Amino acid sequence: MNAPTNLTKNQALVFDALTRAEGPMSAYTILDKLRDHGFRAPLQVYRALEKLLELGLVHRLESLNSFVACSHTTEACCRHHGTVAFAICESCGQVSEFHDHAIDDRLAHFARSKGFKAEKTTIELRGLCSACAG
Amino acid sequence: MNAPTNLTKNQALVFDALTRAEGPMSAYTILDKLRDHGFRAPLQVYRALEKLLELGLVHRLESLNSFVACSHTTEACCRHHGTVAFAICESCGQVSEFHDHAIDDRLAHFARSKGFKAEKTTIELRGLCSACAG
DNA sequence: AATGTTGGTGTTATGTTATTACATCGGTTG
DNA sequence: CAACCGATGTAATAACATAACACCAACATT
Ligand SMILES: [Zn+2]
Ligand SMILES: [Zn+2]
Ligand SMILES: [Zn+2]
Ligand SMILES: [Zn+2]
Repeated sequence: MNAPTNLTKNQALVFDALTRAEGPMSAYTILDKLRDHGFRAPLQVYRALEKLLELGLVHRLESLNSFVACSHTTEACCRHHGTVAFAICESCGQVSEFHDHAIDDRLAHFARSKGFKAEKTTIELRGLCSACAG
Repeated sequence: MNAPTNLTKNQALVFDALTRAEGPMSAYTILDKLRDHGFRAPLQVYRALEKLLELGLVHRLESLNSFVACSHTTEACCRHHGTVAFAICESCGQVSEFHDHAIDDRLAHFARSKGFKAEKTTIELRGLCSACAG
């Protein structure tokens, strides 16, 4: 996902920090990285993250209480951003983002069968990446 | 999942509290419920939860920082407890636990294709249950 | 019996993550 | 101008989780 031009200064700073980082970062880690740029309080980070999450530029990893820049590109198989899954390496911290239509279908099927209206779906695999598993 | 007999007192108290509750509870909510039974500190709850999670009697909901008693029964379609998914109602707090072999297969397929060794999988749907969606 | 080991417990303190409350500032609109 | 809206700055606090240390009971080894 490309960085849009209509971000505010704080939003752009947080987005840049996440984009530069090789892995996920907690809000407080982001705060520390941005102290030199004038950040003083957690709320500055959380407010920027809230907007970036809305825009789909950033994802929250629930199982880590951390955030990653979206790795989607316009060349991806589809622009649909409804359900994204993450594979998180416990050893090196690397995160790979993917999506799978078959999983989407199964979850939609479950929701329909139960009358459940899903607003947000979290799918996270914790384990070892190929490099770390050996 | 039936309550085994080999739980310690604290583990049994936490398990009972979760079983009685109609929805998920945070560790601190559990602590408050068990003050009358002698609980004084968060660690008493977290240590019991750690064991109950190991035993598969309790699940952690990552997107809520909360815990629920497992709703599996021996009559369920399978005893396999590898991957469980949750549908969580934002309105009434009700949680329904389910599993889906097709999803398991797709995730296993992804993992194999990437050489990723998954240790734990989190699948959580946030939304509105049929009763609350109207 | 004495010893060592293991696993659970109790307590205090601390670390980490997230939000509430309130004041301010700048641009837009009527 | 005045009203409004979105973003910002700051301090304080709430909510979630773990570290460190001491104690004890159960059990195995000697
Ligand atoms: Zn993405
Ligand atoms: Zn790795
Ligand atoms: Zn279960
Ligand atoms: Zn509901």
